[in-house]
Amino acid sequence: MRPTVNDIAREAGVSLATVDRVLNERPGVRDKTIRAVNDAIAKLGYVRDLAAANLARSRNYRMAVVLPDTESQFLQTLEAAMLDAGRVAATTRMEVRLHRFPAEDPHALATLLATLPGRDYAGVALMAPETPILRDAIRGLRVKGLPVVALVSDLPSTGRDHFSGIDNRAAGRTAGVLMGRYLGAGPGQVLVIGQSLLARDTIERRRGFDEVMQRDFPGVEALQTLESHGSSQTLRQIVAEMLTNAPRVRGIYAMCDGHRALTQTLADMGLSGKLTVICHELTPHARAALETGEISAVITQNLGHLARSTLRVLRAKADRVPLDESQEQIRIEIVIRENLPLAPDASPAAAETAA
Amino acid sequence: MRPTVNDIAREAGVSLATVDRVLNERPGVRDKTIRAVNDAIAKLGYVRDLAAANLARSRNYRMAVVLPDTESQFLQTLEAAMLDAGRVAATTRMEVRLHRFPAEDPHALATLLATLPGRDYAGVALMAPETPILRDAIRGLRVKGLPVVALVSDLPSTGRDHFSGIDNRAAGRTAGVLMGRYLGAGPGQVLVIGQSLLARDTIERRRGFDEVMQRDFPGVEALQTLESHGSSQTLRQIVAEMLTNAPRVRGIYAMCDGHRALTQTLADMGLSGKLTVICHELTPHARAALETGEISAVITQNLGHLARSTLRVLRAKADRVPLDESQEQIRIEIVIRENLPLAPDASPAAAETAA
DNA sequence: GGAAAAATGAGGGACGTACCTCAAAAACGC
DNA sequence: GCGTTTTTGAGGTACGTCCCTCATTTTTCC
Repeated sequence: MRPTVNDIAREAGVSLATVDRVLNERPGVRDKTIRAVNDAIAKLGYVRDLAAANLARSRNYRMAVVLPDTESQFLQTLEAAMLDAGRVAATTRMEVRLHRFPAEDPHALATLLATLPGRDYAGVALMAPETPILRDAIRGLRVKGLPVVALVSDLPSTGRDHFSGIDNRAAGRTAGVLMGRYLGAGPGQVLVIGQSLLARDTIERRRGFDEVMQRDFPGVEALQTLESHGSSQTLRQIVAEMLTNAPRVRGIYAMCDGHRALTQTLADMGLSGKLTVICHELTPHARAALETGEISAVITQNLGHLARSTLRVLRAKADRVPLDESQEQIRIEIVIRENLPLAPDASPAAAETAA
Repeated sequence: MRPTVNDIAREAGVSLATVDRVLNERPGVRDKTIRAVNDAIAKLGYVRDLAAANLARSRNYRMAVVLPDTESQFLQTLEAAMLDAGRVAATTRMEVRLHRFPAEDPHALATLLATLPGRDYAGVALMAPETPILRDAIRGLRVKGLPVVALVSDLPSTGRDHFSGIDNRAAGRTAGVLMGRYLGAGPGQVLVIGQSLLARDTIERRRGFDEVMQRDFPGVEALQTLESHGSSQTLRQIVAEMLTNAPRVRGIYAMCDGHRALTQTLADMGLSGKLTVICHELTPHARAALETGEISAVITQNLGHLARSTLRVLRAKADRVPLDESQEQIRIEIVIRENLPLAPDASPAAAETAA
């Protein structure tokens, strides 16, 4: 049916060994012979059976997934999605190992990364803030031949091989349009909440949001970003304070995780469903809040896709094979109550008994 | 490293042949032995190497994709996406063959389907209207062991194995919410356009749309569905007529393809960008119209995902293996100018040279 | 307890590729 | 044209699984 290396050898009038040398770019073949083999390949439309090749090579792909040890629902979901994707990918000689690092300690992260090449890894996926130390650490990995994929928040200055995530500025713009439309014509103020102004994704979202608000909804005033610093305590305080003092606030844009504290605060103040609340990441709590109407819309990325895409990219990079870019682009999804997907983002693998 | 069938045999204290019998559900093994083997599998965390398995089986998966011969941009994009997914899947012993049938001839379709089992197919993906003849034809396929997946428009009464597509009622609800929000508080009328009231997807979208409009936006009146019957000529006429006679129309909900005729008509009447236009399917023209503001929002499904998912499902069904449901759920995507994905839905495969 | 039936073991060939060795052939340098 | 180097051929083993056959053991049933 499909041509094999044997067919090529016959077609090119050379031996199997020579075809093999050409295919795997081993030395000791004349240019003329190489050309003959390649012609035969082209003529027969040969496509190497990657599965068989990997089997013969007994190639294994052990991938490191490195995440901050912050305990947010988002990170939990991401971790679950990565492990889940790893479980499925296990049938194709892939193994996913998770590592956590102290969120505020770039040195610890660098130390961790430095140990990876010695541990038979084929690639690294990493979610971390961009620091100079990290830049060097990533360069070190790449020198040793380990592809590095930035997860969720991009690390453009580090020379990572790929970024798995959404265009956060566009995500901010999307949030802006929805906010403007939902608020309608009238004037008003919008509260903007972020975890920290150091994270690249937060900055970009804010920038995109402002772009749209200024351009399309000049009547709406977006207030200065309130920083929660990852503490729900802080979040509650600042939100409560702002809402008491600023009666013209009609909408809230939450650029980060921490929906529970936010909706709780609103509930405490009797404001549930009275404001337009737009936030990011479809965590279990966000799903629930969408259903009750406490949150109007969620801008999100499909973490299941993100995880699978990341593993595919790492594998392609490890094999030095070109990617199918269109498949690896993560969409900016808009979720409202009406198009809420049924199953959670990352569900337990259907069945491990690969029967 | 990773456990193999041999490790399991040793661990369970049985021979390789018995492990094989258990793994492949061949008869002639006592329950007790089966349990022993499964225990060993669980204990060692064995995961079958699918690549090796398929290699050994030298199983080929030839899949038929059957589409109506209507020439819409949507169908072109779908076709391209399916072929593209097939090209990528070729590395995993999959082959995709396309078939078209005359859209208005259910008998021709039935005849076509009847020929498939004789042609070494492993599965069928089908987009077609639901007719009694089709029901019998699909039953015939399934009797012969061919899994059938309904594409885009569901065929629940035919006993198809799976439906690849979105929940069209929820999609209609989503369109409704956006329309209501975009129109704002004031009263108004909405024009609703569909290709044909016979197609299941159109009916469901309309129902979902009405549900939301009546519940959440009682001030807005959704007019009766105008049917274009696939003719852009007709579409132009009815839209022009309606818009001239109904000055209170502030929005248009187009439940089907045919964006070009619609935006053209609006442009001719000097109404570009003055109405809220929401339609389905992110075709190249819809992308352009989103960018210029002629269309406000598009409800769509990612045809690349749809195609890949369909092939995965067909393969899983052919292998009688459970699916990862969460991966196969097609999202209802909301696309506005701000979250327009960069690349087209289906791009040519990056490179076939699986180097 | 003996015959029949069921369960299990042992072994081998196949799938398509990688990678190794050793020998043979061809090309090269002078 | 001889020796040297380079190129090519032939053949084997391995990867992990499937699937087949035939022999042997165990169980079942009367």
